[in-house]
Amino acid sequence: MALLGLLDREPSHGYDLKRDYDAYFGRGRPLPFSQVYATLGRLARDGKAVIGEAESGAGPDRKRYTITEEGKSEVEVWLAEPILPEPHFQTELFVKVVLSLMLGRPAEEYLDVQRTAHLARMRELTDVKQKGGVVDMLLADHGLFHLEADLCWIDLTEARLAALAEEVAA
Amino acid sequence: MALLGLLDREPSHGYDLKRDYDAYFGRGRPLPFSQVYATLGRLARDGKAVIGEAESGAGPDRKRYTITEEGKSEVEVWLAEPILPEPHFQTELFVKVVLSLMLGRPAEEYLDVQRTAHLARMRELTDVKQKGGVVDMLLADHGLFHLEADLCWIDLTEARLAALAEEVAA
DNA sequence: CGGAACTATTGACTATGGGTATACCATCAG
DNA sequence: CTGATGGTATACCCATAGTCAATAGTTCCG
Repeated sequence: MALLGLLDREPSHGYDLKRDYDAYFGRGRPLPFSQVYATLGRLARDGKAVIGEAESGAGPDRKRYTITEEGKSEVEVWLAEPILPEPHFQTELFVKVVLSLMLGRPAEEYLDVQRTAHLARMRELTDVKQKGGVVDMLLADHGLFHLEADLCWIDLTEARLAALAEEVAA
Repeated sequence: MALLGLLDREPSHGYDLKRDYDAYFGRGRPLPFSQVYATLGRLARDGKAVIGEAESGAGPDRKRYTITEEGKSEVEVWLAEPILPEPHFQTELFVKVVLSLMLGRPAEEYLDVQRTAHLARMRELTDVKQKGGVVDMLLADHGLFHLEADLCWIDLTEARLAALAEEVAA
């Protein structure tokens, strides 16, 4: 959807889309080219975009991808809809705690280690916030809020370890 | 890793592992059998588990899977290590906001819709908390903390929309 | 002129997720 | 006896994620 959204700005080449994606959304996780073209191929297959003829200008051949009406309305709908808020009810943190208890490992130690790791990451994000623009700041804050949420949960879980141990022992 | 962890309790059949996984970690997302057996196959392939002979007792044949020493130490390491805290620096929320701005859609409205959806989900989770055991409570609280984190971020982002719009317009 | 580095796309391959269908046996309700 | 339900496992199938390498023209530097 992010690629389709970028394509909704104007017809573009795969190469440019990848650049823009990386610039705005990649943040240390650039898309591989192969994935970009694979995705564009799927979008075309599904009628969300059309692939233009190969244009041989200056440089190697390039193809211009254009969003279709169907694609546009899909973006429209996607932007109007909220994301599904936390429907999963699952978390690796929780799995580790429960397995620690089941296997007789010290779950409390694990939680302490995790707290330390979170605090370290929070310091990193705080640094990033200092020297970036608005984008970096917002992303860092998102991370910080969620790390703080995890810290709260870790404290709560530590307080309830005994009760939890009882429930998973059964 | 969750399956391998469950297998670390005692040698078991795929069927039982699936049941236990669903009971403890599935929470409305039961694993398909095909995935369980595929995963066990991979674990065996990678030397983390061994597949016993087919035992034909009462009922259809069943195979007992046993964790290996290598598997055990992998679980050990995994349990001792903290999870990577928020390394991604990416979020669908952010993508939607940025694309809204790029495409000239009302990003503020989107944020409002999202806030409403989050609040609704928070009420659901609060309900779940009331009537479940410790497990449900902890999972619900995890969700609640993170939803609250998102709400904070939504407010912050709304306050910075103008600055963000400027940065992504360039 | 030779070689980086950039623009631009494709192909082949692996892994994982998830669905459907099927087999086979047992038990219990009717 | 028949058929439904539950236990147990496998075989296919398809889609997406992700990796790596190949190809091929361009520009620019020394």
